[in-house]
Amino acid sequence: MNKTRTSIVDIAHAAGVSKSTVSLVLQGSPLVNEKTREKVNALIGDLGYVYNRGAANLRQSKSKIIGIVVNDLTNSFFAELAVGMDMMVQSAGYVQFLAHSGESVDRQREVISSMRENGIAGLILSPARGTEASDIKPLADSGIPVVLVVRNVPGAKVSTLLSDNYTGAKAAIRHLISLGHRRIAFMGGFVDTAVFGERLRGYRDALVEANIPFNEKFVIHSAPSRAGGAAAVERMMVFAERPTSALCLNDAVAFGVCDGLRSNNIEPGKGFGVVGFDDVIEAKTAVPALTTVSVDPQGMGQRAAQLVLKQINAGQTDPESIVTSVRLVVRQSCGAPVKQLEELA
Amino acid sequence: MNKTRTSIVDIAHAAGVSKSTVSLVLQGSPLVNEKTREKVNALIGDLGYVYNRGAANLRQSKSKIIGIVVNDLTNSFFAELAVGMDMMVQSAGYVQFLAHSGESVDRQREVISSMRENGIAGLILSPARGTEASDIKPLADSGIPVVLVVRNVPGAKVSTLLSDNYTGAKAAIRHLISLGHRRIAFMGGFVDTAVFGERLRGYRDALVEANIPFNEKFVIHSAPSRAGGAAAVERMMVFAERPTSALCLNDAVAFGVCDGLRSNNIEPGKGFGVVGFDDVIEAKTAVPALTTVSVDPQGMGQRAAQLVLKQINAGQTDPESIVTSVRLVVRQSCGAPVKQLEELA
DNA sequence: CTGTTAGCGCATTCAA
DNA sequence: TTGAATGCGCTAACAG
Repeated sequence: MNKTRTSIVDIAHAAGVSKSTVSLVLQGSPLVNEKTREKVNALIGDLGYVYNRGAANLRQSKSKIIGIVVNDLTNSFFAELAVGMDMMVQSAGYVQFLAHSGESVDRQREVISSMRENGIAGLILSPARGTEASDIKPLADSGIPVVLVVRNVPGAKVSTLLSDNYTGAKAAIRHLISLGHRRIAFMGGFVDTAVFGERLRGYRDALVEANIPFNEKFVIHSAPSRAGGAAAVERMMVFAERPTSALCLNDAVAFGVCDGLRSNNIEPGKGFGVVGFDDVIEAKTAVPALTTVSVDPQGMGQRAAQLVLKQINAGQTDPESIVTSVRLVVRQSCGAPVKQLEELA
Repeated sequence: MNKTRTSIVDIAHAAGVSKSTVSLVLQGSPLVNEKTREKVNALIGDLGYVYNRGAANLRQSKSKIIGIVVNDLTNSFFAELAVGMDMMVQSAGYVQFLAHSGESVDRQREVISSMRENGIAGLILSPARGTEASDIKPLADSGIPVVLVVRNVPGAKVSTLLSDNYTGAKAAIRHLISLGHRRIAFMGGFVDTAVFGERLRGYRDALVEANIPFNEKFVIHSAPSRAGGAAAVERMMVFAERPTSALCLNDAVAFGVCDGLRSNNIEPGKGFGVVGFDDVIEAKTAVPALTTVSVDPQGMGQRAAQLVLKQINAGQTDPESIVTSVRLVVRQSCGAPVKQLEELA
């Protein structure tokens, strides 16, 4: 009901001490008399005093607020990411401004500037598509640590957390090999993207590592879409010696591959092993019966939060862009996992 | 790089005016000379000045920050809710502290108190299970508007946004009637919960409204679970005159009903109309082929945000608890909708 | 139209 | 061990 919150002077007055003494009590300083401390704490309790962190922030010109802007909270991947960040941020005694950019760079810009005005100590950004280095440069230049997650921003000289496509692809192939597969295809995508290159390299290296010769024919290019996946299967069907499983560029392709298999009367998972990267997460809800290679979003969120916190405490933003990769793991979604080769129909 | 942000005095000095003048420019006050304004704005631009909202907040002892705490951001329903709030909050020029309580009342308490210290102007809370009125009382008493969403907190005298089960059930039954159904069952649940009572009442009233006699036998009690739904179907199968469709207490039951139907060789949607309330949202991703009655989470979030904002502007928190119901709408999820009666097999 | 003065609530020297 | 004085960056009267 009180229009004006009670402040340290109020309780100082009530306790018959000066406000500096109260301030010391609040900070748990050891150099204050035990009896005074108790009296003050008692007053704090029943006067309903609440610490005004804003005033403290102003005085010390630093804050315990972290800005987090996510491009699509609706996407469960990013929601989990946010939850992971939340855990670290809270347990470090910080609070977070969290905003949703909805893939709009304009909105993102507004939100970031608003956060800046509000004095954030650091920013974690999962950039909207089309974000440019200039969008984050002013922040970084003013000494506020910025960490990018999930997506890269070319030219931005800030720490970035991306998934490790190479190792992920390797893990997927090892998984298939461990199940007995030896003729493994790589489906979807074209050579022009970085992601394709990294994943294909992982695919090839894992094969070589297992003494399975790399077969150019088994890399079946197609559009990185559901339709593309189905098309890739059709092209595979004419092979004399067909693969028994495939790693797909992403989950959209993987779903398409399942479509294509079914229309050839092959049951995915049972008749043919399918593993996809978990990129097009929107689709995940539609066809859950798939083995995927994916990053643990909560873990990634936690790492991102740790990174900013570290930089905040070090009082220094990274001088150069540092790309850190997050491990990808093979996960069985609910539904039919890839079977041992011998069990295939 | 600057350790100390440039402030209004800096740009006042550079422009050769006083800081109050700069302040007026910042607020877009009309009572400042056009030329002075331009000069100031120019300086603001190239000195890289950023407004310190924290200082302003301190001075005016009010803020443009809204606290939002959600019990489970991982659940896409709540994520959408948060996005809806985000939209309103941002477009009203506010920023939001958003935290995830993970259904922990302890964590929720910590988070709320932290937000309070940081000077939020209002709070939107989707309470963790077990939240008590005492958890929000201090906040409300200190004059900070609180709005509860999705779940009720008994005894809390604050505005609360809940879904309108009665009208939702009515809408569902009207929908089925409009498709030609006349023998409609109500499946799942027991009489001891409020939700069951409200939905059953809507079911009955909608039937009566359409001059369809209410048939006690068609209310088939069962556990409010997937297994319960399947069991309900089994009990229905022995009826001489079987229903042609059913409204289910929630989506878990609805999925169970689909299970039960299939094991009796009836195709849900085609052979029998199934409508479920969209409660157990976690399950939604698993079996999307269902017609559901549900609240639009983004819309609910927007309404919640509007409510707090209104109360903030009115400078007054609701003296009494006000429960507002959010309309439930019948939605066709992707997949087979309920068919016209004549089309049933 | 613009400058002066006086705090908002707190932390931080420096004395006492 | 505690108190007095000072200022963080800003707004709000009130003068000029």
